[in-house]
Amino acid sequence: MKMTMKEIAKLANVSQPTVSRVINGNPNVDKALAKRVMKVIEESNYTVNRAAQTLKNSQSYLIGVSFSDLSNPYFIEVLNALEEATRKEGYNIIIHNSAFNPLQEWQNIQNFMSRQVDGILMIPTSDYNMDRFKDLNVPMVITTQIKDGFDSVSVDHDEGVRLIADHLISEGHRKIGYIGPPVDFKLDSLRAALYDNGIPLDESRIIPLTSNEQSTYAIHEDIKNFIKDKDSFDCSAVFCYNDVTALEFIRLQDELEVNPFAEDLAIVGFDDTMLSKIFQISSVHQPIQEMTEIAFKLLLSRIENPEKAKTKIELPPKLIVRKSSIK
Amino acid sequence: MKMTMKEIAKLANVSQPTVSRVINGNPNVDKALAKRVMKVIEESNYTVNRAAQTLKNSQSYLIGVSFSDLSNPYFIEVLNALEEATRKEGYNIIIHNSAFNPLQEWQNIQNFMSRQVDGILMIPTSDYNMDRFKDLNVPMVITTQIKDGFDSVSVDHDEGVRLIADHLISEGHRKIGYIGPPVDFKLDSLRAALYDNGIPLDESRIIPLTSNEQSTYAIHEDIKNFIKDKDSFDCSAVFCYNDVTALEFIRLQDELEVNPFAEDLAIVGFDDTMLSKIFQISSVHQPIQEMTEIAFKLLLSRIENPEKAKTKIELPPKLIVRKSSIK
DNA sequence: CTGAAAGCGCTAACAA
DNA sequence: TTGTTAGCGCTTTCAG
Repeated sequence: MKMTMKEIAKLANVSQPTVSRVINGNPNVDKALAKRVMKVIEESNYTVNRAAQTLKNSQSYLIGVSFSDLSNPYFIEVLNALEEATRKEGYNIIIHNSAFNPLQEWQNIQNFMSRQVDGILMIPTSDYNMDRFKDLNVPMVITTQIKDGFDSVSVDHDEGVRLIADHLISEGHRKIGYIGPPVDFKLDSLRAALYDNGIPLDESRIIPLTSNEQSTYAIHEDIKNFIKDKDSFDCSAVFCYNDVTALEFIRLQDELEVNPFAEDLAIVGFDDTMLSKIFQISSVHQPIQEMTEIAFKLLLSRIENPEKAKTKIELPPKLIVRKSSIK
Repeated sequence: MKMTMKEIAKLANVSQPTVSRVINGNPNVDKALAKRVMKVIEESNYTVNRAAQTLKNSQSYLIGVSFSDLSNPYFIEVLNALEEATRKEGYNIIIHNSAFNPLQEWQNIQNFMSRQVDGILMIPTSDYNMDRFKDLNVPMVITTQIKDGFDSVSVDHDEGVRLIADHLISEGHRKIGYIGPPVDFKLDSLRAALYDNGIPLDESRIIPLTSNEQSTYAIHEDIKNFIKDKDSFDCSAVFCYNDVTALEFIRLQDELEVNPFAEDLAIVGFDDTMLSKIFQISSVHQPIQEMTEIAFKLLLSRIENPEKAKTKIELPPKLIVRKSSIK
């Protein structure tokens, strides 16, 4: 049987608003009376009805979190950090996975709106919905990516890629390839970094991942398709745009009957997830906990002050060098 | 500016309850009028206020999901499947991580209650709160474990362990060890299975994980502590109670200066997560998607009919044999 | 077929 | 210090 303030009030012989005052720690309540009410509450397993509070206060203490993908272990670490950070501030998270589907993503946002969330933390699938996000009437912070015109928090991807380029070059590599989406910010960074070092990226060294559903299966297939009929691939090092890809690439090589890649191919990933730690893959570390907390705090400050100018925060990356890229 | 039915009503020149009827597809509304109202709604980015609905209907379409641990990739797969299953039925999930802390777990449950969740999906940290769970006034289904007196859905762990025992024995192993908590259902199963095969488990072959916080770091330390001063460990095969442990065990051996374990030690894990797939570790597969859907459906049926007798569902496990346990 | 009225559980302004 | 009253946005009788 679910208790309400009204029933507590009856049991304690006070009015219902008095119960409300006691629960909310209003100081203008007689001590003895407050104690009596508290006693009744404790004996009754009453919990406040947050739906009623939400309706009354137009504030839900609910944050909607939209993930682009819940199969990449990287996002799990984000979720883990987020659950803790929000809980400590009295917020709850309601989560959705868009699974790289922008239509799904938009529906999820609508759902968040109807749930009266106070704010949305967004890990976007793509730029597809960005315009719609602009005139949402609820605060939104984008994280793991930087987007113009939005509050956004991310590691500095460009700098991360430069760290990789510098590392590979200092290891003596000149023939550096890339595996990832053919249109991608990190690929642009790689191009720029290599160009700046006088060894422009050869477009033939790009192994494109074109499937939209970025399942590990799709990664496998995309790479296989690319190297089909090739019996050599002129690279001494490859940058994989994330750890999952790096790992799938390594696994694929074990399966290949004809392996067009160099025996001692250097491989670098991105995100420094448990995958790269376990597999000794060099990778760019992201300060996930810090990033998540900053994103959440930024969202809170935005909830308090919707008019503040948009903030972009880029955190410094760190390259963790492991066996996969040293001789 | 957040729209309400009242405002839609004014714009469409009807009463507010009529707007409600149109939105909820009540058939007793004049077609033309309904069309007019729909048009206004579409032009206005109105979304229904679920907090108000929850208050009015005493039903939130919210499911609380409590995880014992969000760092084990196994639970991520559960979460992924759950998000999809619940969304398709019009439910939202609000999640909490107990991080193996029963006190935190109980607080999380209280929080779920105040959020007016329709039901709770529970992955328990321990038996600590079970009594409290019994007289919760909201439906609860326990998953990934079977518990007496509760609706629960899980893979048949006992059968899974028997598959492992049979496999190892048929591979010729007689000296079989265990790594995991020293008080554990799977350990009991192993004892029974080996006993039934006439090769009782030697208690000296149990490497106990005793730290309560089951971080990978703790696993490392526990194993290290155990083998300290030992220069041999009389086992030809080891069953690790989950994949994370199996993997940590394998990694640890790489680090050891003195490795007391046999060169060709067979290793088997449990859960068949991405870790065992990637690392070619034999493991017991859990049909996570199926299990999750069944648990959720069971919860829904319990929400509809709270009086039904408790149901325990054990799904058949499947042993996936990989390189780690064959010669 | 449509509107008026009540009430879900809570908070806050006001009165006493 | 406490109680009375109103109202958040919605659904559901009940009249008309």
